[in-house]
Amino acid sequence: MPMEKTFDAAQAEARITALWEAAEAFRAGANARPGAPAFSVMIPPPNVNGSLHIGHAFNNTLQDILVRWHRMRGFDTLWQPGQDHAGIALQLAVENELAQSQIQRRDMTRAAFLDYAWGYKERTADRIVGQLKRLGASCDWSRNAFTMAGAPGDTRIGHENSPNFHDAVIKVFVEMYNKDLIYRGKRLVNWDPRFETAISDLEVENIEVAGHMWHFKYRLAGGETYEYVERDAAGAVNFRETRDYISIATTRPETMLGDGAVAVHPSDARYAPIVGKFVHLPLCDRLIPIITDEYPDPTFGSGAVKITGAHDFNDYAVAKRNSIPCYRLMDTRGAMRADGAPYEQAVLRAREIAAASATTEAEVDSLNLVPTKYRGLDRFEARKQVVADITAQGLAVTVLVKSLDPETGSEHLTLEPVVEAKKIMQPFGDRSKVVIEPMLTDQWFVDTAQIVEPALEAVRTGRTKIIPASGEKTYYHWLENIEPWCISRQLWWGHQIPVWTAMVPNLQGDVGTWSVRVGEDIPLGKAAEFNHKHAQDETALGGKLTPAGLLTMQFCAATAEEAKRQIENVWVSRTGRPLPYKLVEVDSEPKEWPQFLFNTTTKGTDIPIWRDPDVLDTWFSSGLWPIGTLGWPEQTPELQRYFPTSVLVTGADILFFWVARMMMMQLAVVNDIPFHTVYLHGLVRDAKGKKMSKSVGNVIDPLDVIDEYGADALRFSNAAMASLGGTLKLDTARIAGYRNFGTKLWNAARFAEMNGVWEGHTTGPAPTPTATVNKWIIGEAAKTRAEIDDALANYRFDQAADALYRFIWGKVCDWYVEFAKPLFDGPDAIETRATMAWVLDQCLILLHPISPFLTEELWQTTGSRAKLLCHTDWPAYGAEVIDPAADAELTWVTTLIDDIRSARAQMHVPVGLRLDMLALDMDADATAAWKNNETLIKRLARIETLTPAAAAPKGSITIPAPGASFALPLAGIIDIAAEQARLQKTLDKISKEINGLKGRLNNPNFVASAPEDVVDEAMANLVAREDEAAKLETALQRLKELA
RNA sequence: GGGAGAUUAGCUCAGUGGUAGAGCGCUUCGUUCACAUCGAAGAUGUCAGGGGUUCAAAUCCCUUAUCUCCCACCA
Repeated sequence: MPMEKTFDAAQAEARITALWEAAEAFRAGANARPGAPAFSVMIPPPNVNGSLHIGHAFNNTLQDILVRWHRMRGFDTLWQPGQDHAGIALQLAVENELAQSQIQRRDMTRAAFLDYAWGYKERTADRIVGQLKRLGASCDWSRNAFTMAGAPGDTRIGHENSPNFHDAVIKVFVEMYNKDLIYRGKRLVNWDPRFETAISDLEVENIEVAGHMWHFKYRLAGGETYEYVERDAAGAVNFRETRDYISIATTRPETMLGDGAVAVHPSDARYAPIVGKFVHLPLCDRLIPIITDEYPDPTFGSGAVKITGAHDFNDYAVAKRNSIPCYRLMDTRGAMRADGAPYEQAVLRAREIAAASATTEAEVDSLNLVPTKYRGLDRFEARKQVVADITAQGLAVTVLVKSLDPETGSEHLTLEPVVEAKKIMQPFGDRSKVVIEPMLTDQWFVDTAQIVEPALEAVRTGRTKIIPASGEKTYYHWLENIEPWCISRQLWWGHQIPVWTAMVPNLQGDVGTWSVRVGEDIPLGKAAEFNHKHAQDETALGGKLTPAGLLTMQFCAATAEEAKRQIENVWVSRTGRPLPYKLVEVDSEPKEWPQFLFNTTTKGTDIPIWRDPDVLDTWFSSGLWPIGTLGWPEQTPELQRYFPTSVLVTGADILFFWVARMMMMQLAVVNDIPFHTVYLHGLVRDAKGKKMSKSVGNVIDPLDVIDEYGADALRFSNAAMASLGGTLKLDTARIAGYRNFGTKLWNAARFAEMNGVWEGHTTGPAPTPTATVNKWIIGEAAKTRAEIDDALANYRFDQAADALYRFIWGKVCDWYVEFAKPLFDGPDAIETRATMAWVLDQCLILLHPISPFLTEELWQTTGSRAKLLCHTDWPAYGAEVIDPAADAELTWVTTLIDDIRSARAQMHVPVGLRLDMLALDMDADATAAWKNNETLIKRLARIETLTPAAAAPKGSITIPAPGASFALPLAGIIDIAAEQARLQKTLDKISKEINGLKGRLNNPNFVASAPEDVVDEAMANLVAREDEAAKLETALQRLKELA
């Protein structure tokens, strides 16, 4: 069956994929040489909240190229696939899907929601795997992993080779907890009011938006006044005024309700008279102190800053330094609090606290100081109200505005607050796109400062290399300034934090803090924090427990059973007797406490313990991807074989999110680097450089591209675009071009088929032909192989693609196939067939890592093959098969053909017209080169005969060549003026070159300073150019005589 | 505010010291047996501006301009 004119990608891809799968061609270690070194790559696990986009196609193409290249080279290769559970992103996707059926997550039980989410995950994970297979990704699919595999609800537990990722994550949490690398604390965190969860710093996008700044007057208590004096740089007074207020600026007026103080810089003379005094907090019936702190910038605004510790990161730090209470104003949805005691009561208590300072953090947090009228309002609504109310009280800096009453037509004056339009950086949730609220909450943190150093050291010493090197600077900068990592999320989808809380009766009447540390007798964890609830009297607020008080104790353990054991152990170690209660796990913190807990004599009642409802940041688990996918904590053979991994190929955008955290966590957990090399690539943009997004509608679906152009074309484009650094603009015109490239190779194979090249062909070593053309193309293949290896070793996928393009299209198709045509009819026919078969095999082998489908298809159909192409040995031939004489001769031949063609085209000689050519002058080398290749030259340059001649006849054009000079008699055909112009143009170009070369060679400094080979090259060039120029001048002279 | 990067042909980009390249697009010609998803030929650049180092600069240094990205707490 003869080959089609084009490669049918759609049907071939399916067939080839099935072929590979049937052969289990991508299993870990497939095609490995005995004793071969390992080459392992962890896929950056795609999120299961959607489908793959073009960036994934790019990323995975690069990985596949490396993996296929190594597999063919006989490395023990593993490409580990898998998916990420994508915490917030998946929960959002599931909630959106449920919303279409009018179902809210809050109306479901956690278990029911998770059940639904697992089903959703199954669908998307299957889709993602299908997409990767369409792309040709040669992952070991039998090992497909998932960052939540093995977690409760997983329906695929026990899948072949699929590691229990959940257990690994939990184990790491417990171990890090026991090493004090993880702690719980009430901190100001980034709170997402849309998802009602904390998020990490990295999940916050700071975006500049148009904002406003208001100015308020906080009046001094007791009607006091002071002299407000401003001075210029020289110290001269340029403003003086008696004031009864301090001026405060804010971009978030609603937070003033939670102010705890006003801060000024200690050196700020303007406010020195009033430091330590109090001001009335507008709208709030409270007095707050004026304090000093280094934070306020005296040169900015009024120099005075309101301190709202619970809603601003800077203010929080100031508040902590100065023991200013942080009053939380908002609920989890970003609305003004409506909980707790009535405002009047809360504000009374706040005054007491301000006077006596006797309180606890817990009490301050429970105090709702939002005045009644603002309670329950959304934060943005509250902002408007606060501004309006302060303005009404005359406490806003205002301006008189003249306005027209639309009904009466009369003018009137109104007092409007001065609102400065101001660009402000506002924090947004990267998933929710809503404004992030700093919120004081209890969260779990990784104490990154403790584990960052080895991660820095590994890159500094080069144990792990980041490519391109600019990524290292970014890496250092972030890690050297690392903040604690908030890892708890108030979500349902994820690894639930393995910490249980029990309310333990304080039988012994212990007072103060008894926190239980890890001890000899408590090997599985520790009681972390000590807390108190339901205190019976006020004294408890001072941190003392009454005998009837309760201890809320937290136990970190891999399972509830282990947590119970720990509780019992602690009890025994504290009391010397067994726990008289039965511990029973309940779903959530009980709303009401069993009375027995207050009656210390009751025995035999159940004590409820419950698990922390929060889940871990998705990056905590993906941070363990390298070891988790290999079966850690089991010492699996794969772990020993493939870890540390060879290279991580990923987008520069997740350097912090993922790469840095994997470095820290692998080093912290198994004390080894996760990978030897990190290759960071840019983001894929559309043809105009715009970010692809669904709302803009410029998203390119990789499957659409594959359907239209084939996976190979997309892959080749990806490789060709992958130069180091920058963003990548993807243009479908370019993909089409590379599809054509595939067709070109396809047709070369088709040509070979038509000429019997494949008959009886088997894979074999390079033939040793006698014909120069055949020697030459073998040498070209060897050069190409070296270029590709060199390029891929340096992650220069673009250079590898370029080398292939130039070899296959520029050398094999443009020249070698054409040269072979006449040879098939001559004495060298047999060796030419053998050489062509071999050369085309090399094209397939060398191109396979980039374009696997078309090459495997041709491989299967062109000869009898012992192995799949994807397992065929990568060639090692080099300089030994390059014949310099053949190389020089073919260069001469191709240059001559080019020159003749060029001259003919410019003289408008009809393409089909065969010309008689005259040899005016030929040295020995040129004569030999001509004789060897006469048929080829005549055929490709359309020359009928070559006759020696003493001089060019009238009406001929001249073709100079190294060691020779030819003439094409074209009397009656050529236009003398045109020929003159042609020659003159060439001569001008050469003269310019000669001038340059002479300029350099005549400069004694050049000859003295430049390297010898550069000087030699320049001299050789000069000789050659002058020779050429002389010939051109002779020809021009002759034309002048004619004219 | 700090950091990184970019600026080369109409477009998208290679090119890190030896006198500028590719693909696409454009112009002209071409259906003879591998390929019109093709072939042959051609045009196109003060390598952002200025200064410096060097025998020699797109390439190294300084500077200016413009753009992009990352990080950051100016109320």
